[in-house]
Amino acid sequence: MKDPIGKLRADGFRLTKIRKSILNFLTQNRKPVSSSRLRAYLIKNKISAHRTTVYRELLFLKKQNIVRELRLGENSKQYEIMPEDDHHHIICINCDKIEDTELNKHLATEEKMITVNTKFKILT
Amino acid sequence: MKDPIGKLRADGFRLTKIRKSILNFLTQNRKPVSSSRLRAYLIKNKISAHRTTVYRELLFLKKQNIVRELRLGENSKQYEIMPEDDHHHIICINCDKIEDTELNKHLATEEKMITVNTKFKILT
DNA sequence: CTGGTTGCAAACGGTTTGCAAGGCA
DNA sequence: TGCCTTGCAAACCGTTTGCAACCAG
Repeated sequence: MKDPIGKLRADGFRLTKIRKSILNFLTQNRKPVSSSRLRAYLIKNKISAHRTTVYRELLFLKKQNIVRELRLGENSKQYEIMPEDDHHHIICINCDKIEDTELNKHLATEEKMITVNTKFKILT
Repeated sequence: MKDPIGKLRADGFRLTKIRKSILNFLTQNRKPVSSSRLRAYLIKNKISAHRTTVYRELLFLKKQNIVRELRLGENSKQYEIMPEDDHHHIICINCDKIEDTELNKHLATEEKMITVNTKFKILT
């Protein structure tokens, strides 16, 4: 997502302290985060936000196509800024640790063959 | 998993009607299923089992390394017989439809490079 | 001023737990 | 008979919803 702030302003939505902090965090930290982790970050930065508000804000940003929602083996949903490039994560299905990864040409090719017109998770 | 029934018997666990039906279903239908879908199958086959019992049974089979638990974008956990081969699924992250897939050599090789000593999900 | 945004309380849905009753080996 | 297994009720936990108060533009 290139310019979330601009998009929201253009569409007549407000830029509250909470919203700006959330966008700030998500554009910085590019790994998927849960609602509660995100809230923990806000609180640590002296931004008080109710649980419900964080949930609702993430839902809102998802509706605006600014973030996307993932379910990666954890009990809770996770969110990340909508990636523009086709970047990938690898997730350990034991400890759920997430890492970015550079994929080499072979996998990229393979993936194109599998992916017809939608995106897939590939699960071992 | 080769012989779940034999393993359980050897370990001194009981083979109740519910347990046998669940194992039967899971070894037949190799795609991941949720607890509630599994229970629906049992009921359709005249096997009455409480919700709690199905949850507990799946937990039990997981502890015995007979099934594994997955979280594939749905709200509920899903379970499948522990696969022996390195078979794969592709999951549409829009509709959550699951399909098996034969992977060609390139991806298999690539995967080995990424997978050091544990298994990974690869997420687009 | 005013409609988008927030906090609070309560509801919700999937899952887990405690405990007494049931049933395989 | 003994211990694994089951059902029921209630707790749990992440998430959602209704509603009144709040505040950015």
